[in-house]
Amino acid sequence: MALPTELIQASRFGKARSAQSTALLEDYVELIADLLANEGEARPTDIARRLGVSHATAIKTVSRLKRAGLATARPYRGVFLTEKGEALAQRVRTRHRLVVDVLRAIGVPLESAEADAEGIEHYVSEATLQAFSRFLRGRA
Amino acid sequence: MALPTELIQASRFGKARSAQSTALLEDYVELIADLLANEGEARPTDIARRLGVSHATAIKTVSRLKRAGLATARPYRGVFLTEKGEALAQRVRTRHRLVVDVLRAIGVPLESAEADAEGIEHYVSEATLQAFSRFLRGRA
DNA sequence: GTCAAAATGGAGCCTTGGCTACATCTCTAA
DNA sequence: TTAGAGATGTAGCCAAGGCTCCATTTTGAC
Ligand SMILES: [Mn+2]
Ligand SMILES: [Mn+2]
Ligand SMILES: [Mn+2]
Ligand SMILES: [Mn+2]
Repeated sequence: MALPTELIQASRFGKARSAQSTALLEDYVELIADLLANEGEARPTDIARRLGVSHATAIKTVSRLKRAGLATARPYRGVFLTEKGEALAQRVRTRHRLVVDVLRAIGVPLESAEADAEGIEHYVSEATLQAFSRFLRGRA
Repeated sequence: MALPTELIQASRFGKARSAQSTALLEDYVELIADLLANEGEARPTDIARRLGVSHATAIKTVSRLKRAGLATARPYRGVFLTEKGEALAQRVRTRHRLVVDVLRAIGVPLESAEADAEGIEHYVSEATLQAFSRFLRGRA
């Protein structure tokens, strides 16, 4: 006996909602890791400028990162990632690249691939990531 | 001269934020169209059950659809789509199928493809959709 | 060294999208 | 015909994620 249609569908929507709720945190840790690596520090103003939001919004979200145990901040000295934050950043960065590479391999123009990946990346499950890897290996 | 890095990146994040803000409306019109076609009517309770949210949440979002000119509702008689709503539903349905088909073609298992597509679909640009079509035609 | 500009932080507002609790309407089965 | 069940709608709560405005701290130019 198959699961009722509405339960299957509700579970799919539920997964998408839960992915959406972590999407912003993922973007922040990825960006902070990038700034730390490339600029040596991650200041709220830089984070805000890269994201295209006000500095007040960036500061508020950073405090959500702190609550979530992903980051720390020393006042007027920038934002840092905890071990947990670093680990998440690493995973997110890898996933981001994989999504872009698959889009490119399918024939999506570079800038579209980069822009769309910024949203798509947050909704790609483990099983899908594995399929993406196999797909890219298969055409290497 | 290239655009500064932060402006390019800010524009990508901005696009993702704007896509996110319409994602829920897209899911609702797609689902309402589906219910109207398959069940003859779209009641708030059915919408809520399919989405996995409370009926109060569904009713509130339907009123956002009304404000956006996508739907109408007769109290105790269900929800209907405006022309604009129908048009959006059509586009969304087509896009949803295309995303699932591409994921399947790449080797993503069926249920993962369906679940991930529920989120991914909202972040796929026109250029990417066209690339998806070409990709599928090329391997037909 | 001073002081103005820039960065930082916080308060307070709005919308969205969840929820529960409760009131009212509709419809069906007895 | 009517009671009760189920559907619908309203009110009010919360967190997230935007924003502007303002106060304070730091930094850099002179
Ligand atoms: Mn992203
Ligand atoms: Mn990313
Ligand atoms: Mn969807
Ligand atoms: Mn869909």
